[in-house]
Amino acid sequence: MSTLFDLPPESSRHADLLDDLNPAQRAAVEHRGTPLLVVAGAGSGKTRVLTRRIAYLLAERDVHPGQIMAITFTNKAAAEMRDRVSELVGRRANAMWVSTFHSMCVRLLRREAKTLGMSSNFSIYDADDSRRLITLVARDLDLDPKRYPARALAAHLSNLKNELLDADSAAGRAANDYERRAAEVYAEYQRRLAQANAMDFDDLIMRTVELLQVFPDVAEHYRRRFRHVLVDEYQDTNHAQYTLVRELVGTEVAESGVEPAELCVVGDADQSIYAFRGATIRNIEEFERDFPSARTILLEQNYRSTQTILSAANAVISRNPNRRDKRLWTDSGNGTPIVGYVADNEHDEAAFVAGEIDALADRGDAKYSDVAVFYRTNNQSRVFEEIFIRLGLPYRVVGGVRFYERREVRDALAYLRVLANPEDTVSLRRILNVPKRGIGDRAEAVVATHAERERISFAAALRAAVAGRVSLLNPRSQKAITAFVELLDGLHELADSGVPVAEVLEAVLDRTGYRAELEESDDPQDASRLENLDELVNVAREFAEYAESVLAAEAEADQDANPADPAGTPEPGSLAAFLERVSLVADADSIPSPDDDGADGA
Amino acid sequence: MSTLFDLPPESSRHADLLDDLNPAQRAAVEHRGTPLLVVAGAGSGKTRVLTRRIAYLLAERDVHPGQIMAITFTNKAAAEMRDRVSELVGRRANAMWVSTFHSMCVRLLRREAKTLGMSSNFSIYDADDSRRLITLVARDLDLDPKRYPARALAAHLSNLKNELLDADSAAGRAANDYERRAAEVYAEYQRRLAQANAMDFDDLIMRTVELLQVFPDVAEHYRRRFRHVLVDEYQDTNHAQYTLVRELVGTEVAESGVEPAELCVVGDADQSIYAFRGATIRNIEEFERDFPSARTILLEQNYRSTQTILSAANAVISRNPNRRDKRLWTDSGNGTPIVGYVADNEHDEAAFVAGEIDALADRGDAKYSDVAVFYRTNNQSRVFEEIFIRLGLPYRVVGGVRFYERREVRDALAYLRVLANPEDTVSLRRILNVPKRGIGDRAEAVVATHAERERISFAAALRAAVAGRVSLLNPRSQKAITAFVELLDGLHELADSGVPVAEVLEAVLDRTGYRAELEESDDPQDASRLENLDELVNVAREFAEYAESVLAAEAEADQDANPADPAGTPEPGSLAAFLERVSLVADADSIPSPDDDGADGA
Amino acid sequence: QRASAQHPPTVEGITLASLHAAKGLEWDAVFLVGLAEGTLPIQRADGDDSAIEEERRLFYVGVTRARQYLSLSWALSRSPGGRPHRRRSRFLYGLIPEDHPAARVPRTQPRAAGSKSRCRLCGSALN
Amino acid sequence: QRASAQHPPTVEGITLASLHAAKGLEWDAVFLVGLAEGTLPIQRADGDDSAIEEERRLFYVGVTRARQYLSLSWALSRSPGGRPHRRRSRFLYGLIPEDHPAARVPRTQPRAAGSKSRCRLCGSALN
DNA sequence: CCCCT
DNA sequence: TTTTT
DNA sequence: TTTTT
Repeated sequence: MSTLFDLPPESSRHADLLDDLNPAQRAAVEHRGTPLLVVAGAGSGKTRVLTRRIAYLLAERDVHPGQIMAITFTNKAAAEMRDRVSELVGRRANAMWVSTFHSMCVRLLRREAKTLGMSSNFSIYDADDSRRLITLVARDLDLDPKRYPARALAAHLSNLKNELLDADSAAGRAANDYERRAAEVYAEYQRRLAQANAMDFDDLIMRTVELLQVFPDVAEHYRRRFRHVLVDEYQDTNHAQYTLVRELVGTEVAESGVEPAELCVVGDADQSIYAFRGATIRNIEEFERDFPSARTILLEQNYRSTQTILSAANAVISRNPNRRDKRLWTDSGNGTPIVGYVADNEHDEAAFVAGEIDALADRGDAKYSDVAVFYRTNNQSRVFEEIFIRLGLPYRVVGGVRFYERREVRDALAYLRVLANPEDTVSLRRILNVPKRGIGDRAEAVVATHAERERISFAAALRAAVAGRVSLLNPRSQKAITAFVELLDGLHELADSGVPVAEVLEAVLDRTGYRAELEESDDPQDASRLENLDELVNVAREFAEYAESVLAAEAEADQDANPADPAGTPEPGSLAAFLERVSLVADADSIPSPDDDGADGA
Repeated sequence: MSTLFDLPPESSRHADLLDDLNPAQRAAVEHRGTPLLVVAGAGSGKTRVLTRRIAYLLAERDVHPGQIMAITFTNKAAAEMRDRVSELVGRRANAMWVSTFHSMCVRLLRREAKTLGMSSNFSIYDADDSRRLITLVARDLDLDPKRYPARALAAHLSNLKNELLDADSAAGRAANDYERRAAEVYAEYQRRLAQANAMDFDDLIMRTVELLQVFPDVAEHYRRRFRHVLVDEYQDTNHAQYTLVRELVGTEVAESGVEPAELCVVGDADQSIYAFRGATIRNIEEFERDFPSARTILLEQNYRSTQTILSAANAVISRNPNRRDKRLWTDSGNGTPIVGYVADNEHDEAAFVAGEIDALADRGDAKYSDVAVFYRTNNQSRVFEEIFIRLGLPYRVVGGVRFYERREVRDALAYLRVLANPEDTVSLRRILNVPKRGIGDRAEAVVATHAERERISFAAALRAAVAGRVSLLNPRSQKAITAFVELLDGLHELADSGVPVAEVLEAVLDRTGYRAELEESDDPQDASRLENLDELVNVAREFAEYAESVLAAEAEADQDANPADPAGTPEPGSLAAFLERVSLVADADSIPSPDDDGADGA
Repeated sequence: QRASAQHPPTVEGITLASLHAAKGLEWDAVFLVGLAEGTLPIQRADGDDSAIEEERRLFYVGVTRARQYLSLSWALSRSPGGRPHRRRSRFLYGLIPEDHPAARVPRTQPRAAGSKSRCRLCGSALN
Repeated sequence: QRASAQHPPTVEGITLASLHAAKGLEWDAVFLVGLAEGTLPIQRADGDDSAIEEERRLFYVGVTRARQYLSLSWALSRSPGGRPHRRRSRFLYGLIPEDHPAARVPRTQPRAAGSKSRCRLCGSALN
C-alpha cells in the first residue's frame, strides 16, 4: 500500500509508527546506541516490532535503507519482513538487505569469491549432494560403510562446521578412531568441494566468517556499510551464525574509527526447538554476556490467545529450569476452557478430534482452514488422514518429501547444474547414467580412478575417456561415454546461446530421453514424475518472465528509488540465478508467486 | 552314580535325603497333603529341593515313579532333573514323566489324538512355520500386509491362544477392525492347520487343556495316574499353562472319588522376565488364592554368592512395588566389593571389562570359562567381541541364529516332514521350488487356488496338476510339478522301506540336487551350509544309533525296572521320532549327547 | 500470518503438521495429539535433561499456536490390538487436574494391589 | 550347573550373553554392562510401570548370577563420535554411592548455571 | 559387463 | 528388544 | 524423530 507522498510529514509519521504499540514494543523500536535483545514471547508482536523498528530507523533516525541488514532463517520470514516494511516506507525498502543467513552469505561470497580463491559461479550443495560426496570420499578412504555411514559422517562434519572447526582442528582434537577418520573424511571432502567449485550449506556460513576474520579490510567494508543489523529467531542461531553476526557488527571501535553497527536481535529461548540442527539456546541466554552493553526488553503481552491458553502455556514452560522468567498475558479475556481427552487407542483419539472439529465447524466457531492438528512425528498423521478421508473432512498434510527433493526434479536440476558449473562432480556423476545409457559402476570407477591419478577433474577424465586415454575402459563403455559427452556439449551450446532457462530444461528432458522413458512407463508413479517435471519447467518459465518484468520496470523507474546493488547476485533470469533460487529456497511447493516475493535482492 | 543296592535300608535313606538340607528346604521336601508353593530365591537350591522331594516321595511315601509328573520349561532342565533323581533312586526314575510342558502335551495329544479327531502323526509347527501359514492365510483374505503384518498377527494369535480363547471367542470380543480381521485369520488359520494335520506350539498347550476339559473321563484317567505334579519355574507359566496344571491335578474330589493330585510348584516372581512371551507373574503371585489350602515356603538362604552381591541384589529388587518380601542371605562371608565403572563410551567400557578379566585370570581368581559378560540386547556383544579378538581372549557368544533355524536345515527337515506327514502343506510349499525347479509363484498360486476350489489338500492338488486336471497351468509348470511329485514318491518309497533316518536324509539331499547346488556355489556361506547339512546327517545317524542301543538295553533288562509306557511317543529311532525331537528341542547346537540325555521318554 | 498457501490442487482444509512445522504460525483451533510418554517427550529424549527440556519447549510451541480453542489428547495404547499401557505425557502434569476424567491412568497388569509411591513426573518407583 | 557345553569347534572361554540367556546359570565373575537409561531399562519400557518392573527383575537376574566377583558398568556415550549424554541406569540408584567416582554424570549442554532440583531417578525437572 | 530380481 | 517350545 | 538453508 504505497502512499502518494513518498515522504509524508514528519509529525504524522512518528505517530503512525509508535502509537499503536505497547510500552515494551515502543521501547524496542525506539532503543538506540547499544545492542538490543528483544525477548519476544509467542504472539507478542515480534514481527511488528522488527518492521516498525526498521521503519523508525528510516523515518526518525535518518538511516539509509542501504545501511540496514535484516537476517532471518526462512525465505518466508524474509519476504514477510520486506513486505511489511514496504507497506510502511514504500519502495525504498528494496535497497535493504533482507534475507536469510544463507542468502546473505552467498551474496557476500559471490562478491568476494576471488578473495577466497574461488570462482564466483560456485555450486551450492544441499544435504543430499553433500551426503553423496561424502559417500564417494568414504569409499575412496576404504572406510567400512557400516562403521562410518555417510549420514553419520555428514552430521558429524556439519557439527564441526557449525562449531567453526576446520579439518586440521578436527584432526587435532579427535579423541578416538572415529573422530580421526572423520577428520580425514572432512579434509578430503573439502578438497573435493573445492575441486568441484562447490560449497555446502554449512560452508556458506563458515566461509563467510572466515572471509570476515581473515580479511579485516573486507569486514570493515561491510561494517562501514551496514550500520544496522537485525536478526530474527535469534534462539535458533548456531555457533557459526553467532560468530558471523559478531563479525558483521564488530565489537570495538576499529582503528579506522568505524564504530560497531547497531545490533538488534529478536527471539524466544522458550521456542528453541532446533538443537538437533546445531542451534544453541546459549546464544540468546548469554546475549548480555556476549554484548556487555546490551539492553534487554521483554515482550510479554500476547495478542493471539486467550488467557486460559496462555496460563496453560506459562504453567508448562515454567517447569524448565534455569530459564529467564517470562509470563504471557492478554487483556482480551479467558475464553473457553481447554479440552483434555484420553482415548483408548489412537484411532479413538483421531475419532474424538474429528468429532470435535465437526462440532466446531457446525457451530460456526471455526472453518476447517482455521483448525490444525499437531503431533510429534510425521507418521502420527496417518490415523488422522484415515478418519478425515472417511468422514470427508478436507485436510492438508505439511511435511513429507518436498518438491526439490524428488528424484526426478533433482535429476533434471543436476543437468542444469553441470551446465552452469562443469566441474560440479557430484551432479555430473549423478546424471552420468541417468537415464541408463550403459555407463555402469565399473566404468564410472575406472574414470574416477583415472581422474584421481592424473589429478584432473572427473569432467576432464570423461573427456580423456572419449579420447581413448583411459586404459582399462572397454570400448563399449567408451562409446557410451562419448555419446554422453557429446550430449552435454550440445546442451552447453544451447545454454550458452542465451535461450531462456525453461528451454534449456526442455532440451535436457528431451535430448536425454528422460521424459521419453517416463512416458513409456506404465508405473503410475512415473506419471506423477512427469507432472513434477512439467511443473519444474513452469517454474523456470515464470522465473524468467518475472525477471524480465522486473528489469523492464527498473529500466523505466527513476535511478534514485533503485539503489539496490546487484553485485553478488547472478544475472536476473539467468540459469545461475535460477539454480541459486532453487538451492536456497527449501520449500519449493510454496515457491512464492512473483507478486508476493522479493526477499533476496533479485 | 547308582548304588549296588537298588533299595538301601530305610533309615540310611531317610538321613541321606534330608540331613544336608536347611530347615526350609527340608520342610519343602517333607510337606504333604496340600498344594505347595516353594518360593525359591536365586541360588537357594531349588533343583536340589525338587529332586530330593521326588526321591523322598519314592522312598518315604511309597509313591510309584509312574505316578509322578514333573514339568519344566526347557529340555535342559528336564534332563537335569531326571539325571539328578536317577542319582538318588536309580533306574526307577525312567518311569516318571519328566518333561517340558510341550513334550508332555505332545505325548498326551498323540495318545488321545483320536478323541480330538486328529491323526496321531500330526506335525508340530514352530514360530516360523506358523508365520508362513499366517502369511498365506492373510494373503487369501486379501489383507493389506502393511496393516496386517504376519509377525503381528502371529503374536496376536499366540496371545489369544495363551489366553485360551478360540477363534469364535476372539471374534466375539473383537473391539475393533484389527481384532475382527485377526479373528478371521485365526479361524482360517486353525482350519488350515487341521487340514495340514498340524499344531503350532501354542496349540499343544491349548488343545491339551481342551482335551482335559471337554473329556472328563480322559482327565480323570490322568488324574488317577499322576498323583504328584511338580512344576518348575512357575513364574514363567502363562494362563494356558496355569489352566493345564489345574486340570491335571484337579481342584475337588471327583464324583468317582479321585482326589486332587498333590501339586508342588517352584518359582521366583523376582526372576519373571518373560512377560513378552505370555508369562504372567500373576500365577505365582496368586497361587494361594488359586489353591486356597496351599502352603508357601520361602527359600532365602543362598549357596551361590557372597553377601555383598546378595545385599546388592536385595537392594535392587526391593524397589519393585507390591512384591512378596524376600531377602537372600548367605553364611559364607562378604567377599570382595562390587566394582562400578563409568566409561566415556562403549569401546572404553569394553576395554575396561577386558582389562579386568585379564587381571582376574592373571591373579588366578578365575578361568576365562568362569567369566561372563551380560547385556540387555544381543547387538551389545559387538564391542566386546572386537576387543576380545584383538586381545586374544577366548570367548563364545550365546544367542543368534540357532542350528534348526538355519535355512538349509529347515529346508532339509521340510522334506522329511512331508515324508512323515504328506498333508503338511507349509512344509510342502516350502520345498516346492527348493532347489529351483521351475515351479514359480504363479504355478503355486494356480495349484493353491485349485486346492481351495476343489476342497482338496495342496498335496492332492499337485497330483491333480500332474494328471492335467488343473486348468490355467501351463505345460512347462505341469512338467516341473510332475518331476517334483515323482521325486517325492521315490523318497516316500525309501522312507517307508525302513532304512535309517540318516539315509533318507542323504537321499533327499542328493536326489533333489540340494547338495549339488551348494557344492557348485562359490559363496563361502554355502560352504558353511554344506557343513550344517552334514552335521544334520550326523545328528540323524547318532539319533538312530542311540535309539538302537536303548532298545537293545531294554530288551536285555528286567521288565520291572522298565515300566515306561511308550504310548504317545513315536517308534524309537523312526523318522517321526526324529522330527519330534527336532521340533521340541529348541537349541539344537546343544543337542544333548546321548549319555547325558533321556528327558523325553524316547 | 496464516499458514502459507499450498500448491493449486490442494483444498484448503484442516492442517496436519508436526510441532516443528507449526512454529511461527497460528490457528483458531489447535489439537495437540499423542501427548503420551514416549511420544512427547519422544522416547529417545529420555534420560537426557536438555533433550527433555527441548521436548517441553516443543509442547509449549504447540500450546501457543492456538487462538481460541485448544485440545490436548492422548491414547492409552497405540494400535487397537495392544494392551493399554501408555502414560500421559509428564508435560501435562499440573494442567489436567488429577480428578479430571482425562487423568485416568492405564491399568498396568491384572495385579492385586495398586502401586504405591512413584515419581509423579516419570512414574519410576520412589520407595 | 555350569553353562551348557557348546558344540565341538568352540573354545571354552568368556561367555557373552543376553541377560535373558543368563537366567538359571552362574559364573564366578560376572560383568553387567551397558547399565544406562535407555539400555537397561530399555527405552521402550519407559512409561510402562510393569515393563520397568520387569527390566528391574532382569537386572536382578544378572546380579544374582555372580558367585564371587561382580562388575557394574556403563558408558556416557554410545559411539565414540557422539556427545556424552547417557545417564546411568535408575536401577543403580542406591547401589553406587553418590560420591563414588563412577557416579559422575554426563554434562548435558554448555550451559551457564548447573541445573537445580531434579528427580533423582529419572532426571526430570521437579521444580 | 550390464541389468534385473 | 528379550526368545524356555 | 524433528528438518528454517
